[in-house]
Amino acid sequence: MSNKKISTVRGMHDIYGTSFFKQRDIIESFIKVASLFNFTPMNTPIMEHSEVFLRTLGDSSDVVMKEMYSFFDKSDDSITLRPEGTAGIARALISNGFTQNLPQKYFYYGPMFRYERPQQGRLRQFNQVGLEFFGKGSYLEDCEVIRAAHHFLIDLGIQKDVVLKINTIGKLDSRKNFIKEIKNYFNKNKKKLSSDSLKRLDRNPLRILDSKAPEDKELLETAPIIYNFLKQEEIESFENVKSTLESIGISFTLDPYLVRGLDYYSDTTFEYTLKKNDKFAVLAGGRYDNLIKELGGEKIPGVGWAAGIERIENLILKNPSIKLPIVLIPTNEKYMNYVLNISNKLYFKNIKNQILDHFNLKKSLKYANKINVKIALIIGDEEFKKTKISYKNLESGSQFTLTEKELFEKIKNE
RNA sequence: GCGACUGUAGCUCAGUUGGUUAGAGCGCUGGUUUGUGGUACCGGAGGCCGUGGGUUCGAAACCCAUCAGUCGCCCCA
Repeated sequence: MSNKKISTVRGMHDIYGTSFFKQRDIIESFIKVASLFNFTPMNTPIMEHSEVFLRTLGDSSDVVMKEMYSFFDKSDDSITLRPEGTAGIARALISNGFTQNLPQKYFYYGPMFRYERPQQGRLRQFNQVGLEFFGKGSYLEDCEVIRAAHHFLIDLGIQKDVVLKINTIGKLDSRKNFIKEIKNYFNKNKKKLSSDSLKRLDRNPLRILDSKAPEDKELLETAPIIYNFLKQEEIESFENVKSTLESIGISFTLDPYLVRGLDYYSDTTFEYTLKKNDKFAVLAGGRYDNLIKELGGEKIPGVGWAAGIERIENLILKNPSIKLPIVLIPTNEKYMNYVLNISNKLYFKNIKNQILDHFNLKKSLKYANKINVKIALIIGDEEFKKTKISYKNLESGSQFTLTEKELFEKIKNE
């Protein structure tokens, strides 16, 4: 055993200080908005049987192929740390028999795990907030979750930094036909395809659509387009989504190349990406009509989204204030009871306070100044003798000696 | 998973073509001031130079490996 300093697991970070408070604010804002839309909270376990994700995310998806945090537990069961939240919620719906009673609206938040190469905005343990709407598959549900996303982003004050992109990838049958066609198309133009997309051609040809390689983008200009493969009701539903969003003033751009990385999606897909970097999704989701069925339930359609807390955090520039209004400074341990008593009274008035136990006025004031305290209450020999308290405003430097009653009067007026 | 760059004190970084006991600023700490903070001045602590190997008389510096971070790709929230 060496004396090497211990560190976190790669891609996993300690969250503390302003970052913690920012994350808490984001979650609080999310809870507020989701609750106003009558989504109810649900916590599913951080681990699931690997099957839950294998059956839903798709064998060819990168998440399953290389990013799952999977291991065998002591009973030799294959367990996976959840890479995303939707599959777990869907599983819970089935496990608890909630599918009998629709619609069901849930929100969740918590850590997710993906075994990826860490970089900016991409961690191995990261936090998401998300919500899911299980119902009858109406376009109104799509609009409802997008509306919730819209208000969430406004509440966070980052709506100006993002744009909403939407698309439809149709239902399974239509999509199959479309995939067949683009496969043909790209096969004919194999030579012009980028090497990355060549690999995607067999595995997941849909992904070629959102390729960033210039040679692919050129090919895409004359490629078949999904909308020509959709059935009438699929088109109608998507048109309804668009017109409803327009009518309530949620602007979006249509992106026919927006496809999602997870197999369970169908029909409407959407993404809020950064204005300054449109590859970077802050909040993303879509409809998934086969997910519950894949997990052995009935065919219940759902729609939802998830947002990365750390990615949102990076957009919020304002640091939450963590100021401490009051410190109590006894100059001698003998006065602790007196000071504890006052601290308790402050507590009952919901005033954050801390007792400094240097028993050294100078050190205490120095420390109080360092942590940016507004008021210092000093209890020393003179104060104790007269059962008074010295009230010192550290910003102005002014100081008064007050009775306890006067003190609480003064604090109330501040 | 692929490619590039980086790793020296708690933090931000210097460290000349390899050469004695590795530096600065900020921070921390003690004092000038034994009941008054912020300012000033004077002291102090704190580093196996990410880790492991190699080259060399000699390595923070050069080579290899490994770990971690950053950036790009893949992918994604």
